[in-house]
Amino acid sequence: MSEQAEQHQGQSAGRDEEAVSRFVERFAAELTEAGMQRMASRVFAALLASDSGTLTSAELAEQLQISPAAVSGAVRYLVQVNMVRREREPGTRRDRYRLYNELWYETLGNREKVLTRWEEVLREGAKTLGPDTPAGARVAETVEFFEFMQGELDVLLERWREHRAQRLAEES
Amino acid sequence: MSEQAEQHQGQSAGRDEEAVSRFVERFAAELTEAGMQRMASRVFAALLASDSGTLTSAELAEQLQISPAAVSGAVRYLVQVNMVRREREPGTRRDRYRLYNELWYETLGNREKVLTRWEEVLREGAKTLGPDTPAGARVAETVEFFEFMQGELDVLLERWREHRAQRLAEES
DNA sequence: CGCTGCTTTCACAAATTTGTGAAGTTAAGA
DNA sequence: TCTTAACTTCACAAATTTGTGAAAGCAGCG
Repeated sequence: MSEQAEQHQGQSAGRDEEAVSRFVERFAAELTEAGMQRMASRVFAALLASDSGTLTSAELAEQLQISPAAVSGAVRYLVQVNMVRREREPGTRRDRYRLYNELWYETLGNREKVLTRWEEVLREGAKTLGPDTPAGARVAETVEFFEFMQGELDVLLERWREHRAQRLAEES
Repeated sequence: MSEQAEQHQGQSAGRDEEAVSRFVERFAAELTEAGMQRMASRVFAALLASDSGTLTSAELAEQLQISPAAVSGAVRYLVQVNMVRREREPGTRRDRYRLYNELWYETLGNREKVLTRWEEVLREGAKTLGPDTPAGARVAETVEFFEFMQGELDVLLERWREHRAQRLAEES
């Protein structure tokens, strides 16, 4: 791929696209192993490795060697789970897909919704098993653990932001 | 199923096995959605809902309506990821499978190994992208986030144990 | 208003994953 | 050592998931 084409995609000139691609695929594989759909993982990893944090459908299809249909499916999923958002490129009929949050990892905290659902199921289960049974007690304790975690995770994120702000201040 | 049979499985007499089964399946479905193999999820959920925290292969096969082969596969996985351990029942040729830790949710912290692998991949990626590029900076920051989290999660677990101990003390 | 090009949807084929039956292996007990 | 119960492995069939090409849908622009 020519440097001009790279510029076109908003990447640094002359970066080693082959090495970048290896990284994209390696990280995507990790995401996939963690339970994310394969194409969604690859699309997300590609966005993460792009300078602008944004790519068009065509660029994704070309870079990942997949059909527009596959891009569409992956993006639908990523938008739904709030990892990517869709932007219309003004003056064209082309969409751009962007990392939902530059601080994308904060999204991992959005697991909240998952945790909440788990809590509901477990709370109901504890009731079914009965608080006076070993199994019921075990499940009830699990619920408390999740409640505790839910609260603490927010605190933790706040601490991270401080930590990060401090680091940025030191740098300058 | 007769109460005698239930006793045989170490469950409370007279618990509503049908409702328990619904709970097992519901929670298993959550685990599956979160990326765990289906049979592994079901086996784990069944153990979680058992009073003794331990079941034999035959009991699992019967309760979940699956073949011994399926139990074997599920257990192999669960043992590997340290959620279940295998025990030989002395004086018989029957294995028992037990929740690895009564405080099973602590295992969620064992995600450490996963986080560490992610960190490696991302660190390498940051190098490839170059620290002076937006993409490289983004990935490098992700690495720092994981490093931070790794450390804080231990602290958090410790706080939970305190929290829990205190609650137990209040109860008595 | 209709053409044009980008995106999505749909039906299907390919690939992968899952669970089973049956054979194989291991170890307890006679 | 032999028998046999229990678990594991293996090869395969079934089910599910995945990605594609082709057609349909939409939105910009003339």
